[in-house]
Amino acid sequence: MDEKLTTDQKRLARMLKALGNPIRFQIVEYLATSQTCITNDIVRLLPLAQSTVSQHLKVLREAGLIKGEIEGPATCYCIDTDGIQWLKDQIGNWLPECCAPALPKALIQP
Amino acid sequence: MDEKLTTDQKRLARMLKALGNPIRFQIVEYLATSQTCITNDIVRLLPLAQSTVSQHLKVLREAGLIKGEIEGPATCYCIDTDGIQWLKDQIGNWLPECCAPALPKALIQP
DNA sequence: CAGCTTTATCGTAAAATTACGATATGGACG
DNA sequence: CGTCCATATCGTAATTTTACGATAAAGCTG
Repeated sequence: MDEKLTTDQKRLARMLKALGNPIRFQIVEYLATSQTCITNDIVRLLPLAQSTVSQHLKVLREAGLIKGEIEGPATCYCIDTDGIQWLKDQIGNWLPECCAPALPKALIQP
Repeated sequence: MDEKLTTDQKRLARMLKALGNPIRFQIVEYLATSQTCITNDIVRLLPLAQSTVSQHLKVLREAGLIKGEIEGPATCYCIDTDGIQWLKDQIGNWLPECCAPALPKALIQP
């Protein structure tokens, strides 16, 4: 217990913290559905100032949940597939002592 | 986007937020390994005041991640298996648009 | 080049979280 | 009953997070 968290655990906690904010959670969900990587649209859709949204995007970026790419005058954000996948794997194998991993639906009802 | 989060999404975000704090993350991991539900031990192992630990336990309890049961003069905390399982299921099926759920190890190498 | 659009960053105010000590409650035990 | 032990809660200080406006950078377009 007194031993520090591992690098992976710290990364995981960072991701969870980033997603724990409802606004950021919404942003990630939105980016996941709108395949096209929108950026200023997010600002328009949220009741927040542009600078605030930009900060949230930064948090998500630094947590490895989304990726930003400068595209002309704008910036194009999209889901960081690898990061999300890593998170899902981590949670899937988390606490095996107490909870077995759930079967993917596809395997339950092929 | 402007539509509010669903009840489930709010519950999920609440859990993620609770786990996003490294101290609370540690507590959950500790409770998962120490099958016996300890309570004051956590206080002794963490470099925090008893009242602070009690507060963290409250947050975890209200997020549905752990359960507390009064046992004589002490309180016995343990993992809320249902809650953790729910969380894992949610994350496992999260954002199916962008990431397929990972196969449990048991199915990859039976 | 000048003006427009889109973003990021900075400084700062407001709000929330985190931590502590003090205090109250309630069970065990002499 | 009085004392100890374990916990929860309250009030409050310190820290962090969240939000905003202002400003700067960088790329289009006329």
